[in-house]
Amino acid sequence: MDIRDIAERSGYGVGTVSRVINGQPNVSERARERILEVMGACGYEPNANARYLKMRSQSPVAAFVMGVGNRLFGDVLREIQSGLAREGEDLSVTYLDDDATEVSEAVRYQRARHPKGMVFLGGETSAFRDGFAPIEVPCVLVTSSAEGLGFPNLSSVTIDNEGAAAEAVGHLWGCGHRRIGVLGGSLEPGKVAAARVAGAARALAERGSALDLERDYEPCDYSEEGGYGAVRRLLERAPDVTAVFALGDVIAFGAVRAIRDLGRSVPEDLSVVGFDGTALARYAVPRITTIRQDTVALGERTVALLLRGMRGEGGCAHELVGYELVRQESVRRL
Amino acid sequence: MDIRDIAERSGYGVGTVSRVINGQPNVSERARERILEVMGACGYEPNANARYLKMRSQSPVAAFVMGVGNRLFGDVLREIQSGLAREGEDLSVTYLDDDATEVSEAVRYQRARHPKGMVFLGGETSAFRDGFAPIEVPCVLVTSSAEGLGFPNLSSVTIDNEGAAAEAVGHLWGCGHRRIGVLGGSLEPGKVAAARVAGAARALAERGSALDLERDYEPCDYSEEGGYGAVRRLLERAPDVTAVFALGDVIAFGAVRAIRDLGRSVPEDLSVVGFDGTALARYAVPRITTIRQDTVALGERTVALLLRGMRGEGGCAHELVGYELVRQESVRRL
DNA sequence: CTGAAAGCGCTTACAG
DNA sequence: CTGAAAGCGCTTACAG
Repeated sequence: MDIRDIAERSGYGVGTVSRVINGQPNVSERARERILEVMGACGYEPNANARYLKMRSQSPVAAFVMGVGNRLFGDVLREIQSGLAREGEDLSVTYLDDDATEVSEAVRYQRARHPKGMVFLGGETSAFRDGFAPIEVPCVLVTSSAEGLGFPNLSSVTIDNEGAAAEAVGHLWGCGHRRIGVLGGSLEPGKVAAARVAGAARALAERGSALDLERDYEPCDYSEEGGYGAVRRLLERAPDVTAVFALGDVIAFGAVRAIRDLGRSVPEDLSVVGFDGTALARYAVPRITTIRQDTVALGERTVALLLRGMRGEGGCAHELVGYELVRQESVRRL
Repeated sequence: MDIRDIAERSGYGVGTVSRVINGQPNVSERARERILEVMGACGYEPNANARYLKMRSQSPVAAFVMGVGNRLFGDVLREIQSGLAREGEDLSVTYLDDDATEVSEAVRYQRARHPKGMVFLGGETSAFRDGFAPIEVPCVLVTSSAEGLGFPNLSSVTIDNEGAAAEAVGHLWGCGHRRIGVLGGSLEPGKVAAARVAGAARALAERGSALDLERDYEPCDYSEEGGYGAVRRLLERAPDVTAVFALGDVIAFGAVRAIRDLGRSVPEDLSVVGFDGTALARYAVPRITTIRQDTVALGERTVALLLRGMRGEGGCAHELVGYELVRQESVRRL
């Protein structure tokens, strides 16, 4: 069942059938109806490989997701997928290991598949600076900023990570905490953690204190296990912290578990703030105070910027979407 | 940069270059080396759309995942993706809404893309019975069984859901619980929940008791929110239950939260058992006793069965992989 | 072992 | 408004 069968059965040529498939003008109403009818009756679906081969070789939008366990990315992905679906665009998702380099994967993918566009969930700014040049299709980096990198086909959508982190730490300060530990990510410049740690440091500095990175910061990856180990290392080194700010809900969740295992409790003995605002924080015992990222806006803006690029409507943009400190049960007022 | 460029620069024909790309025999060692060298120097990557168009129109293996928030599926997906990668196969993931029908999506996808194979994470047996017939590529249903459906190209890999549920409920019984509620899923035949509820009923029956579906079972979807609402409805109707068996960790997690909000505690006032053995259960406060599904085996066997189908090595199979009751902190001995 | 040629199923100028 | 033809970048018999 291919386009020639449809042409034959409808009594038109393949060119006309193709125009109908693609909703192009210059087809009589009569022809359109007849062809649609035949296509429906045959359950015909055009061969995507052949289409993509001809249409300057484009396959569907590709999304690259760093890590599989991140609930935030799952939430955003759902938005992106449904937004794209409304425009008739498919989305093909590829998960990357934490140690895979998103950009070189994308370069390889572009050469082999020529996607219409690409989306990166959780990429690292510095990797883009170094490796993005060969990429020509419209791209959007989500949850990190690509501002200042100067690639005309790379947009980004993120919250103000530094501001959000500053607000989280400011909240702890306002509750009387003076010695605050920070958990998670890595300080390599260009990683999103760097912006958040900078925000934490700024919040302390503005209040006449300072973040002692050597002592009060403990990196780890974005997983329960990461948070579990990190808070233990931190507390061993800095037993006087009264609060920890985890750079992800999943880290906070692991940290709460570890604190309990140390025979201490949250928030009575130690306060915890997370980041992301996922269901994990909302349903944990205790509910975790966190920075909620607006996942709906993150997804919507990503789709809008991507479509703009795919339609050649020019220019990239770097947008900020909202966040909100959600006060729950894991912070104690001292 | 296409295959003709490589042919020209290496001094061979496109046929020979193609044979090198595909690792076929009948190429001299000299030609192979030279062509590989040129390809490397040019950073050439064959156009996947053109390849797939020729090779009986096959695009990469497609995975359909029901819902985005399911950690179990994320864990299995990671295994499948890395197993496939070892064989040089890509994986393209599509998330489906809970209300989307996996099989009709797959039928449409097959017609448009002609994937080499398809994997379903969390599909529903009855949907396959009714709609799978048009599908011709090798497929594997994961976490549900397709045994007895009689499709020669549909394998399945799952744990013994009924047995696992029986063991979970048996454990509660052994701890002295007599009135046990069951939370989650839907009883429509062919859904995985039906097998688990059947296991729960069997466990009670074997002990001279019975599961009163009307009173002691409360369906909900696989989410924290689902579990949160379901346990409240259950407790209102059956305030004398001393334990609940949730058909997913995420449901158990939501239920624990709801129980706390009702001013009761786990496991002192109410015991909870989950299902899946995800990080959620492992790090929750309290840690949730659960049935751990062997996600590594689930992924490995899926890849093995899929490759067997893709290589035409005949036959489908329906395999069971292991599970294990993980006793943690959410069950109290009465 | 190698190359020239046909063809996978489409889209898109180009004529009409 | 419509059709015939070229061509997207590959693979695969078929000759040699």
